[in-house]
Amino acid sequence: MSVASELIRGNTETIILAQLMKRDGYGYMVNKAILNLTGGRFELKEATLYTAFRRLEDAGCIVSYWGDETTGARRRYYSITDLGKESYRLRKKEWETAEAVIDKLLAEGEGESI
Amino acid sequence: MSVASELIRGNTETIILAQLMKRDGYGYMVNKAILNLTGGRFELKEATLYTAFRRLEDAGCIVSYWGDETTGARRRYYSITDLGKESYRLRKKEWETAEAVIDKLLAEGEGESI
DNA sequence: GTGAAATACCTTGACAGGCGAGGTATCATG
DNA sequence: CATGATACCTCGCCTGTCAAGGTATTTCAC
Repeated sequence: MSVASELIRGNTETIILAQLMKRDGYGYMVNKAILNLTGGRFELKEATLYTAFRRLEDAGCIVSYWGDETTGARRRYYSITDLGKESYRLRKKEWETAEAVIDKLLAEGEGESI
Repeated sequence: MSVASELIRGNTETIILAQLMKRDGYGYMVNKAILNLTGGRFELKEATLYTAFRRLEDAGCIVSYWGDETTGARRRYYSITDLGKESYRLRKKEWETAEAVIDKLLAEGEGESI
């Protein structure tokens, strides 16, 4: 089953931050990494991706710099800041809380397993 | 930790359907049930609640009728339809898929546990 | 008896995030 | 030299959420 993007909403920035926790990255690469990790079930739309990068940079969670490619298209690399790392940990906790709450509420619909 | 409503987005209707799977209910009651189930960590805002009921009814997932209270404020009761039950099961599966995908993507930020 | 709080419903307009559609530019391959 | 992949960007629409406002009834303390 593919992923309803309505359900991803609010996690886009956290997903990007998670990628940048490992290493600096550029938009196209980050999106391909997401596509691979999810076995093709999910990828961010470009408009979503780039506006999310913009928001994260405006918030001071990431900083950007142009790569020095001598060949191929230019790449804007992003690096996560300390503030971004802190934000990632907080957002992840918030996600875990929301996840538990939703799991509990959706389980209400099951006849027996309450 | 309270629940970031941005992360609930897209699950509101499923949460309501889950409540109605058990028994008919009215808006105020459904919201109090949610509040109790989550230990006060989450409740729907009224505007969100009633617009969600409206959407569900327009979609044929629920039907409504006025209760015959002889005392107290009038109550509009909602009953889930067969279509609504089917929709609940589908939405729940979609949630589980999304949940697994997000869990995996957010785990990327952890240094070791990949 | 009267004022506050709880119950119970509803609507309007603004806001924010996601995304379709469009654009630019480079490079490899056939 | 055309196509597809890489790589970036922006504009305007859509949808779900919510603050703020409204109505009406009942209960309970004072």
